[in-house]
Amino acid sequence: MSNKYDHKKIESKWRDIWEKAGLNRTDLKSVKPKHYNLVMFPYPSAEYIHLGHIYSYSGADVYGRYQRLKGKNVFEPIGFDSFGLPAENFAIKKGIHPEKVIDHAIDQSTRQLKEAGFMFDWFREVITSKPDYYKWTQLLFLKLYDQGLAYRKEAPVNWCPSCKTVLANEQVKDGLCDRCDTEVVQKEMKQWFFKVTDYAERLIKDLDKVDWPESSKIKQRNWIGRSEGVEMDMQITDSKEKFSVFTTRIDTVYGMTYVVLAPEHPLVNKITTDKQKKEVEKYKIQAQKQTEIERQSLEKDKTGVFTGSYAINPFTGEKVPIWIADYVLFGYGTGAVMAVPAHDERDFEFAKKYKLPIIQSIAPHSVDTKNPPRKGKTDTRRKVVHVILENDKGEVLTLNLKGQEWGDNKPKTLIIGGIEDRESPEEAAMREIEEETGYTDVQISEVYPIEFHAEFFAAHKDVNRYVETVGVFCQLKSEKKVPVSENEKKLHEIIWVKKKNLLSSVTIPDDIFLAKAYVEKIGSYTEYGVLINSGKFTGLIYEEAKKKMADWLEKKGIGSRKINYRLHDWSIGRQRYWGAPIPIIHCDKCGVVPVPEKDLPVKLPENIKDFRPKGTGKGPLASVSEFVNVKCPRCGGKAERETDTMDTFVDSSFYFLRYPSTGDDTQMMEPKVTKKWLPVDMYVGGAEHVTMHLLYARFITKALHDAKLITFDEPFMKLRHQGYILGPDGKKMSKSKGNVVNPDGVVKEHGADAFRTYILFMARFEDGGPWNPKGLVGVSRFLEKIWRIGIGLDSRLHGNDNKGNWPDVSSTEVQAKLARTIKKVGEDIESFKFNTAVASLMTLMNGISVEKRPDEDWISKGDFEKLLIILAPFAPFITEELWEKLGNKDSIHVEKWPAYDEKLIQEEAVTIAVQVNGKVRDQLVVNVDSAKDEVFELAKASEKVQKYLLDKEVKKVIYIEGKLLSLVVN
RNA sequence: GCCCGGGUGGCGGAAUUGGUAUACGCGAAGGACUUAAAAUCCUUUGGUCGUAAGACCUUGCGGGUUCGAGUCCCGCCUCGGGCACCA
Repeated sequence: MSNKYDHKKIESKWRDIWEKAGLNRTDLKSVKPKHYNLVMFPYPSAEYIHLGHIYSYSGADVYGRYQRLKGKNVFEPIGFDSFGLPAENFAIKKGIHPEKVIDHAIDQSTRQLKEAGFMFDWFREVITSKPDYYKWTQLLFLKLYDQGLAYRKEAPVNWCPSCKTVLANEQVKDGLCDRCDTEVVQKEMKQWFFKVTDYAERLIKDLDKVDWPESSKIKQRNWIGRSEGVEMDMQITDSKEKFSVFTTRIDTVYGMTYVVLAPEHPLVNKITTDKQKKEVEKYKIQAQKQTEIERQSLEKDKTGVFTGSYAINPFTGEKVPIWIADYVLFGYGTGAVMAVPAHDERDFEFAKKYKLPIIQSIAPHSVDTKNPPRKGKTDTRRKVVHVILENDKGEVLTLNLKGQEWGDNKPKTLIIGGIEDRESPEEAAMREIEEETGYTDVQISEVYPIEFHAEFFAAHKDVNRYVETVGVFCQLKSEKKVPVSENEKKLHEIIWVKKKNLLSSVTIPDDIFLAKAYVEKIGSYTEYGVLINSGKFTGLIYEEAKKKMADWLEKKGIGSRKINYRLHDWSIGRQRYWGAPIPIIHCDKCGVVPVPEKDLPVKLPENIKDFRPKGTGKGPLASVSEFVNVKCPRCGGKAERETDTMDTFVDSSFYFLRYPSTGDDTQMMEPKVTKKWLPVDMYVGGAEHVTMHLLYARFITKALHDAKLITFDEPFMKLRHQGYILGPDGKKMSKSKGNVVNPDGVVKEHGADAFRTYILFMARFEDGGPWNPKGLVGVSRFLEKIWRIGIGLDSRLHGNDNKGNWPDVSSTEVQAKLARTIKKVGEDIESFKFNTAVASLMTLMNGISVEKRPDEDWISKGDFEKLLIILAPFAPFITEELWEKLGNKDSIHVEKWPAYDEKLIQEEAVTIAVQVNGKVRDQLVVNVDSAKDEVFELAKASEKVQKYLLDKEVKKVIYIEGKLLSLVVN
């Protein structure tokens, strides 16, 4: 081989050698500590492996290779998630059998993955569409069925009219089919489900056990959507019927002014009065016809109809009207809600539209933190009114208080006054307006009065104050006035302020709160506060109120505490051909009978004439009579097979459990090897899988744990995400945009080493970004330089006799640089900061040039070999070639990660900055352990610093060891 | 609307978590080698003003805390991603 760095030759040479030697074949029985390094296996589509795969796998592979160098027995398996819609849709389009499509795609993808130099253990490959795999998918189904976790029910499902199949909630995006963007419709069908909801609580709680990105944990928690509340029975008037509502805000119950049932609620027919029947029926039909997208649309007004019946609020004993409206979802909670317009935005909107009453039952409550009530002082209560008076010019009246300077500001307030006994806030407002301004022609606005409470210590009176403030909104009808008393005139002048300026005009907190409510048109107060208008619960703060009200309900036996989840059960049946058949037989006599384990796999019939979906609600398998017609395994009578296949997410929910047991066709998981190798230590893949694949895999793991098949209940101990690699135009790569970059071209031109190293150097791993091949030459140049040093072509970079011989030892400078780099690269790989790891390798490379600093920099062969080892995870081929050229027999990839001497990293002299009043004025070279005074003296001696100290007094000296000296002067 | 992330030179991006902002790479400019080009190597490279020494400015915008803020706090703007009538 010539001296030229020929990546093509080198890479194909080592690919063959490694494969023959079985370098990446993991001995699962080794006693070395294990590291299970997992990547999300690819979907073998028509596009094969794309840049995103290369990116993700490069990061994971560097991590895996690093773990191997650190002495771990690393298992990095790979396979293909080959069932599912894309392959089938592609097959339909081209008129080829899906099996052929995926076989070809797998061949191509395998070639690409091998070319990229990932250390995958191909011996343990799984392909989910092969019977030796889906046998276990079917067994998994049976295990869940045994546990009662797989069940069938009539349910409204998402039906895609174009794909002619049922979709899981996760496959519906904005009401459109995830795959083909067709509008999804609702259909009632008998469906197979997995009971994920049984595990909702554990799926949330056990997130504490795993090392995942916090944002992904949050996403899963939100997706599961736990909410704590109470269920409360509501009696229907003049009837024996009752129903229950779910609420998280029982503290607002005194503000309930109506209740709403979902249109599908079974009680609707029973309680609708004859008079309302027609309208209710019409509404129900209309609601049913609506597609998801219409129902979810935000712009849509809230709609609903009155049923004619009433229910009793158990707290007040008062009756409230029962409405139906499609903003209440039948699938969540009890499908019925108590409506509290004052404290819920949706209810508010609805109430305004249908002119239903609004009653405030929660008042915002604040305690002045600067001036809180004091113990031992008398508590006093006051009721006051604040008035927003608006004229027809859109201005609001404020009062400028004369002679009452509050600090620098002249206080500007709204009209404020006390509410007297037996006076309503509205009456007080009218009275205050007249007294303070003289205006008499005033109308109370429709906006309901808003009440809020504040507590503080009133120093001038030496008492604690609890103020109940009611805001009243009024409109000035005309300028009609009565004379204002001289006394009032002295106190303040009237200033009309433009509505938009109101917020910045008023100064006291209560006014600001009201002004906000007025300007921003806050319709309902949805935060917490203190209970008002709430019978015996009035005055309680919400936490206590919630507790006491729930207790009250439970004691009375008309309600109980309850936790609801947003998560739905997982609909797993697909009316498609290309999936694992559900191993169930329907017998007229015995009903649903699971296929006996010994009869697995239930093979997908190969010779099917037409594998396209029929759109009848039954999958294409229904037309294959040899498949459908079977004997019942229980009674031997005539029976039919289930013709639905399973969602591909079932296939991928346990593949990582199967990897270590591949080849064993007697059991899904070999217990010993499973116990040793699982759970997965590091899982790398896209964040888009957080609410689907990753959640399902966790659920399945827990279910198998409960079935006593495995001993752990979390599958992935560590999880890291890569970002998206976008097209060069900054947009998501897609065929239709024509911005797809094929990795084959990059490998061909620059080699896998440069490709891997560059793609990791290009951006922060979790960020990703547009693919920009421009910078690739930088990495190529870097590898070329490494090559030239390695083969001794560049004596200038070894230093010594100019004949290309290696010096015995590196210069102390280089020793220190190498030690620092070993440390840095190791730390960076562990925290997935591959870009800075590569940068520091480049820095090291730049730092061993003899030409620039012949007296300081030269590197020994041994140290150069260390450099090769820490570079090897990124660039496995070139480092292996040089390693061999330097006379080593064994592979560089099974070497040890080099140790370094901590002492070499410690620097004796450091450059520190000298700041004067926060600005850097000079730099000083000092000993690391110099004392503060020493450094200060040095600084004072500096001309540059002196300039800024002339005639000034140094008031403060701050010294941060090894960093800087900061002087504060007056 | 709600919940997560981001916003730093011409570009991709660094910054030990409050301590010299712009590491590393690309690009650009100048130079060396060459008949020439490519490759390679060397130098310069945040902005403004200045012949210069130097001064001032600079991490989306506006405030604040601090001797010191890209980093912390408050209020905005903006770009991604997720959820979306979940009571």
